[in-house]
Amino acid sequence: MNTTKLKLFLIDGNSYAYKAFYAVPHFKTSAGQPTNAIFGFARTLLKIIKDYKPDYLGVAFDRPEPTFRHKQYADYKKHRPKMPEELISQFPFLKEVTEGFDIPIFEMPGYEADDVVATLAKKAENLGLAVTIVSGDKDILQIVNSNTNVLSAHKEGFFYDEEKVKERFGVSPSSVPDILALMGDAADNIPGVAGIGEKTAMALIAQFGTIENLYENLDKVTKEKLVKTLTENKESAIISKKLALLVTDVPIEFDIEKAKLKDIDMQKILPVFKKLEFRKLIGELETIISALSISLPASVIPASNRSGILPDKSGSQTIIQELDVAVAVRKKLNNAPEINIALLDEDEGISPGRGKIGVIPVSNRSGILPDKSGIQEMFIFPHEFIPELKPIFENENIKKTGYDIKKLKLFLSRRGGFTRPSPVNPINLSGPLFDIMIAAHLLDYNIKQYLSSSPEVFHQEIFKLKNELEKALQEKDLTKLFNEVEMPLVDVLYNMEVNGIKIDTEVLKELSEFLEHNIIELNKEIYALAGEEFNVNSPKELSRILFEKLNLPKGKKIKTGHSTAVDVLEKLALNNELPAKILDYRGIMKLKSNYVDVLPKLMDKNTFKVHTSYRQTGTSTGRLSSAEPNLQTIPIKTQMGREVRKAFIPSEKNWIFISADYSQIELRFLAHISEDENLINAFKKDGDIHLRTAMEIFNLSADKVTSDMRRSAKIVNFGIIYGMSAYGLSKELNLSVGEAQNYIDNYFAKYSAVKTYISNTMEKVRKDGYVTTILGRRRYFPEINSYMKSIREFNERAAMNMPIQGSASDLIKLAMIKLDKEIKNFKARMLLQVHDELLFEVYAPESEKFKIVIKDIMETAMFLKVPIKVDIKSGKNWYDCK
DNA sequence: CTCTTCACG
DNA sequence: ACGTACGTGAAGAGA
Repeated sequence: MNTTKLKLFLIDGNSYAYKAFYAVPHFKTSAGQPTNAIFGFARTLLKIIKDYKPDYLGVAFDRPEPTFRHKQYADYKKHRPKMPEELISQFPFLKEVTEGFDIPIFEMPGYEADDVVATLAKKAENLGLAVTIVSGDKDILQIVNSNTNVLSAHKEGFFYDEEKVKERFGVSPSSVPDILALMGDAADNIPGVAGIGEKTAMALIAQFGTIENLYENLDKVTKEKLVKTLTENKESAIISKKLALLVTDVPIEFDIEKAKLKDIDMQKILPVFKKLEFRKLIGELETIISALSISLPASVIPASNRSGILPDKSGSQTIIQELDVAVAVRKKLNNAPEINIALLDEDEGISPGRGKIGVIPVSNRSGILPDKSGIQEMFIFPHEFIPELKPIFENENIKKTGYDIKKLKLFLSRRGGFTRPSPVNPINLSGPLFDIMIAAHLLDYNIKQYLSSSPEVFHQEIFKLKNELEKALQEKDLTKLFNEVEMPLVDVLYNMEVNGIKIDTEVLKELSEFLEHNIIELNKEIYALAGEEFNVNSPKELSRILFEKLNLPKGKKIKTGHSTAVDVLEKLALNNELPAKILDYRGIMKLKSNYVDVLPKLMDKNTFKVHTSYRQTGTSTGRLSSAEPNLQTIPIKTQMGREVRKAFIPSEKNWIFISADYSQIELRFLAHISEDENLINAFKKDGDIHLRTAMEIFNLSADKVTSDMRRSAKIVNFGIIYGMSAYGLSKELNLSVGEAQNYIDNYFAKYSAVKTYISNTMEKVRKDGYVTTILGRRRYFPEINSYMKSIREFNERAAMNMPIQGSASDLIKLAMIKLDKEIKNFKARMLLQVHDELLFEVYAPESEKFKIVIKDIMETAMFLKVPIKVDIKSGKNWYDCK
């Protein structure tokens, strides 16, 4: 392509909006207008302007009127799933955004956006422009030529030129309609020939060129079945080709000068972005504008408010710089019934112990009046003045609102660079607390969108949401969960993080040396077997060695080639030595790099403790997650891995560990929620649940069930919880799909209420868009009705699983809160939570008494239709708790 | 920054 | 033809 040509970018607005709708998470404005497709579209517009700096830019849209395709082919789009209302409502805004950027919209009644794009591309070509089309549709690829390429809406930065189209379809762009005529295109409602997919279509068109020629030479097709399929679907193939062929002579006027890319006019686009609440994009706008060196009119963006987010009369800020001012403000704050607290230097926040705190009094009883916009002054306390606020922060009568209160508490108590409460004047944040991060998470609010603004603005903005969040919690029956579970849990997790868990570095050092030795040996053996040295850690290189050099049978394909994951290597290991060595190598490498070598690095060098960080808003089911280090994935399944647990030891002499884990808790919740009599009875009898399931699905008495059958039943039990298919089960158990289906059928025949539970849940989630746990926690599934089967089915499995996984998590959270109170009567600490397990350390002489308390509290934290059972173990380290 | 792999429940 | 079992976090490779 002649690079000196002027560049025209044409965006297929409909194709792009469709793609964005399914690719971008579903969020809405506070007024309830869905905006995800608009957001994706706007972001792409900005990206194109920034990255490719086109000289001309235009957007094409479909028109609502029927097109010639409707008229000529009655069935056209009849079967197409209706566009979701949530997407339809976004189109007017897509046009507003386009107009806001001064970009012309091209559309023509009776034609689709891709016809318009194809027509304009031809016209532009005649004008001597280089054309790039932005689209996610396959059919547009037919107009690619030396002058026109297509920027994929699916793969960022991927351009289809003639060569790339050939790589994708094996034919030149002009033959794409022939390919689509055979393989069809669900996204564009082209039926194609049932039974012919991409591979067959490519092979046939590569051989025959066009479908017309193919049908004239059917006798040259050797596979009988294929001939039959083609003959039976001839009409469909011919219609499909006509549907796939784009019109390049749409009677549309094309004034190229209108499409000339103009400077971004903030006065035009800012109100649109504000209305759509695209706070993050507003920030990006500025970057782009400065990158393009377009000057901003000073009147639009005041220097003090560069992001343009705040109302003109925004809350002002006062930075405390003298002690007497700090004292005066503290005295005023002491009269405020409620304050907002913000941690302003996040990065510096915890470890170096430096950072500023912003405080906003919420009521004018503080004597500080809100300004006209209702935002009050934020007082910013630099590090040295924070101790002045101690009486306020510790005042139980002052309500406090903040974003991520656990982090705030850690900051206030650790100031001075400690990983534990500072010995110098620690502040213990207390009083009725309201954590906006947690409330927003329970409500599925999208607060992240504020993040690109400055910390001050971020906090001022989110504090304004507090009343709205409180109201929404009420409306959705989440107030109790918030006040009685999530907020009290903040304190519990804070305590656990501060406690930390002690590491025996000697154990790790020895293990590390042992592993290192093994790695060196394995490396030698692997290089010998491979016949060369290569990076064993690189899946790409490994795949080259295994599948190209040694020509071993290839397993499943992945995006970047052929998978070298465990299941693939295990199969190969049956006949070859190398894959077995690779598996050993991988296991040891993982152990060393993920656990043995990092724990000492993350440890407090004075106390030998690691302090994990629990995320209370990290999951969609209500579980916690653990990070830096993640102590919820310490190995246990293999002997060598399990050794790591010997390095976790009590922090004091004559103390021991107690581990308490809920037995079969998810299956018990399945029984409780489904109310399946058979499953409930199984638990009431307190027997071996997997054995019982084996008896049911194989129809045998207990003494006839082999250990293999029990193992199969166990997999079936877990599979049910996750919504496993017969296919999945067959793979897991090495059976035929038919046999696996039999197991599943037998299971549902015996536990019929479980089947009812699944169908009821599906009905509910399709109707309401969400499911709930036993405590009313919600998870929304905006894509449950997706027209894409894989996405829809994925959502169905997740929706089925969430009430079970989430309820189990509700239960352990309740138990943790109760235990945190009771633990004060013992010389003991709660250290870790691993989803269904709690780990404690306790003064050995008190351990037997404490075990009884733990078991009692955990088993009676809720009352279900089945008994809850907790297994207690103890030992001198975590490994010994078995 | 994304992909792949793999540790846990 | 694709994908097929839920929920996480982390490391290394490679672009």
